[in-house]
Amino acid sequence: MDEKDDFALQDFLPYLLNRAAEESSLGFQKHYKNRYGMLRTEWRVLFHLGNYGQMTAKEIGSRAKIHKTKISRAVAKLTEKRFVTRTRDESDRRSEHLALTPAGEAAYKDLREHALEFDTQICARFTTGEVAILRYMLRNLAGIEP
Amino acid sequence: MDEKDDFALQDFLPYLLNRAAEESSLGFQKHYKNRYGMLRTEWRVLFHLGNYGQMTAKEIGSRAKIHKTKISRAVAKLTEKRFVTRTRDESDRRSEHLALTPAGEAAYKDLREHALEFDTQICARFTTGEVAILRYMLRNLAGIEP
DNA sequence: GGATATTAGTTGTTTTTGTAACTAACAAGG
DNA sequence: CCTTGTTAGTTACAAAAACAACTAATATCC
Repeated sequence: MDEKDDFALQDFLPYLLNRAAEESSLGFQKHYKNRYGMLRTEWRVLFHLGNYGQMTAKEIGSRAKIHKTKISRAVAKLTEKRFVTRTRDESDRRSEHLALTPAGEAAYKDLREHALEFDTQICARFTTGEVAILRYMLRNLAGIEP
Repeated sequence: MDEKDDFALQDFLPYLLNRAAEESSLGFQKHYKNRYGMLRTEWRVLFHLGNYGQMTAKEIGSRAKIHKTKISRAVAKLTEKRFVTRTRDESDRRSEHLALTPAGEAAYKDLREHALEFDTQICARFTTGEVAILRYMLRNLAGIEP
C-alpha cells in the first residue's frame, strides 16, 4: 500500500486561518464595498482614524502592518471621497496628519455599527470562553501586543 | 467629553483573522515561493492533489472554495512546471483528472515537511487545549464540516 | 556649512486577481 | 434529432496588489 499521509490539509493553520479570514471578510465586505465603494485598505484606514483619532500615514502603516504604497493610495481615495483631510506637520513637513471629516466620521460610525453587529453574530456561535481564547490566540499570531 | 468608542478595532474578528492569516502565511510562503516559484493557489492545488489524491479542477475548487479561473491558471502553471498531469475523463470529456507527477509528488512531500514543522512551531506557543479550540473554531468559521 | 544618509510619502510598472464572456461537451424535453 | 439549458474549463479584459524607483524634507557627521 501507499505510504499514506498523516498530514491533514484542513488542519494546517496557515490554510485554516486564511480560509476563515476570507470567509469572515465576505460578510463585512458588502457593507463597505456596496455602500461606500471602499476597498479593504480603505476601511482599515478609516477605522484606524475613527478608532484611534488623528494620525499620520506612517503610524497607520506600522500599527496595521500595511505597506506605505497601499496606505498612500487608500488615503488618496478617502480624500477624494471627502472622508479624510490632510494637514502638513509644520515641524516636520514630510509627514501629514490625517483626520476624518464629519462625513468620514459618519461613515465610520455607520460601519462600526455593522462591524459590531457582525462580530456579535460570529461570537454567538461559540461560548464566551472560546471567543476569549480565540481573540487571545489571534492577537498573538497577528503579532499584536496585549 | 467626546462620545468615545467602546469599539476596539484590534478585537474585531474579521480584522484579527486577516492579520493573523497574513502573518502566519509569511513564514510558509517563502518555502513555496522562493523554492518552487509557486503562488498561493498553486501550493493549495498541489496540496489537494498530494493530500487527497487525483481529482478534477471542479472538485478542488469546491473543496477549497477557490474560483475556477484561479484553479485553471494554477493548474496551467503546475503543468508547465511538470508537477501535474491532466487526463481527460473519457466518460465525460469536459472534465479532466489531475494528478501529481513524481516531481510534483516530491515537491509536495518536501513542502508538507515544512508545513508540518511550521505548524508545530506555531502550536508550541499555546497549550494543546487551546490549539484544539482554535482549530475547531477556525474550521467552523471557514465553513469546513467536522 | 555641505556631502551623505534617512525618512515620509508618491508615482510608475509589472504581477496577480476578479469578473464576465466564451468554447466544448453533455443532458433533457419535445 | 434538435432546440434549450447546464456544466467543466478557458480566455480576455478591468481592477487591485506588489515591487521598485522616485521626490522632498530632515537628520547626521565630518
